[in-house]
Amino acid sequence: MDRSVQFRSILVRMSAEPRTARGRATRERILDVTTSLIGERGIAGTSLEDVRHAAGVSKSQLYLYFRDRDDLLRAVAHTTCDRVMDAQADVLAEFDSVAGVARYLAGTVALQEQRKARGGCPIGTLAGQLAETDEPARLELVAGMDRWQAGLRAGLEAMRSRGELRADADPGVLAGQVLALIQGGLLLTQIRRDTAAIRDAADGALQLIRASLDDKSL
Amino acid sequence: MDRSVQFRSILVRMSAEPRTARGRATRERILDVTTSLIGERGIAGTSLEDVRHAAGVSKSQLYLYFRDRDDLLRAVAHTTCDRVMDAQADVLAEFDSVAGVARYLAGTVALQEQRKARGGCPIGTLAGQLAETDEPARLELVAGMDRWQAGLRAGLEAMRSRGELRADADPGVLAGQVLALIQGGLLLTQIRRDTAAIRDAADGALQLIRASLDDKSL
DNA sequence: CGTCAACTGGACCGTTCGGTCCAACTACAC
DNA sequence: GTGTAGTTGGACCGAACGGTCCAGTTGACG
Repeated sequence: MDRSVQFRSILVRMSAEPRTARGRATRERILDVTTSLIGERGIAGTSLEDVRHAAGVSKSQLYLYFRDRDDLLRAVAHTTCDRVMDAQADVLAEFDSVAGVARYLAGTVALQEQRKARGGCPIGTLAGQLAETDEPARLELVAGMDRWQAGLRAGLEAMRSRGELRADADPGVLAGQVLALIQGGLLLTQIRRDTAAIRDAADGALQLIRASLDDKSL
Repeated sequence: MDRSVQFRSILVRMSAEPRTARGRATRERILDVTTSLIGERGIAGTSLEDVRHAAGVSKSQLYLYFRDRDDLLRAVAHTTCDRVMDAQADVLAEFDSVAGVARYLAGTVALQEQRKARGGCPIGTLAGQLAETDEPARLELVAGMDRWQAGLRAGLEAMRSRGELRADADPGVLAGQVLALIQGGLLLTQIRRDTAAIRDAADGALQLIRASLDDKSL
């Protein structure tokens, strides 16, 4: 018998990938439910018992697919980033013209109005709960924010290469400012339960981009 | 014996104000230590046993001065807001000229560099942990943010009344945008452990204000 | 249709948590 | 000093938590 193969299988087992469609569905369901639960009640307000119950799953399944609670939390951080990026993928893809930028920002505002100013940005909310305590989770969230900012930047770069944005404008910095405005606006909207903040922040973002437009294209 | 007096004294007792200097010092110490602990490790990472130990205090004292854990948490939210506002009181008071605005923003950036990009904004960090679960705590944080925004707004209004800012500029909106940029910038700085975000956000804030300057005063 | 790995259910455990209770101590008024 | 309200220390409690374990079931495949 090949011992190294056996040993490797144990190592692989640690990250606990399910091997059947059924198992994969179970793992997915756990992750989905946990992400939603944490999005609503926060990490501290979500116990494994809550997860178990909501996912219709037994405890051993949790520990079959996730090493421990922290491992699950990190996966949730990843899933949360995926959800946020997926949800805005199509609008973000059009963030490459003044009209597209305006549409993107309007969409962000509309989403908050629809949510009645609750929840804020799921990534940002998780950040406050995990950034200082769980390094791997922090890195997941950074990756999410970086993808977001990269998406904004790509659109701005497209605008610059078409001459809509001035040549001396810095798409990276501008994207960071837009993202900061959105995050801050969402945070203020969330705690105030009032969408005025995100609306003003969106206006500010548009204004900053407008200020970098090439005068000739005005 | 007057029963109503006795009854009233019980009611007063519920909010548990200490009646001696010694007791007041103890309560203050508990609050101070808890605020610091939570600022470092987050709410979930701070148990009453941690507080008890760090404050050099026994359990019954905790429950003498605070009704329960939530009551302590709300007091911490209040104290956190006070700390943040006190720390920037003098710089914020000068947020009433272009030079003062620049100085204020530079101070915010400098503080993060000094902190090595850790912690973010204490109010914002608490918001992510409490906003959706503890309504009274949320209101404390809103009050803190409102004081902050009011401070920014007061400076901008002073600028407008002196004719530095255009008459059609909205100090309230502008203050909200500056605050959103700061909050978002601090959040990004915190999770990335890189002060570039708050620096870019500060630049953006200055730019937004500059865009509202009266042309004649340029 | 037998076999075995993959998967599931839930009893069980030690720890830690928030919270209660009461006996003892302190300081000040009379 | 003696009384009394204010304050302190810590033993104690039940509940809930994360985590372990194992016996039973399922399902894919030769």
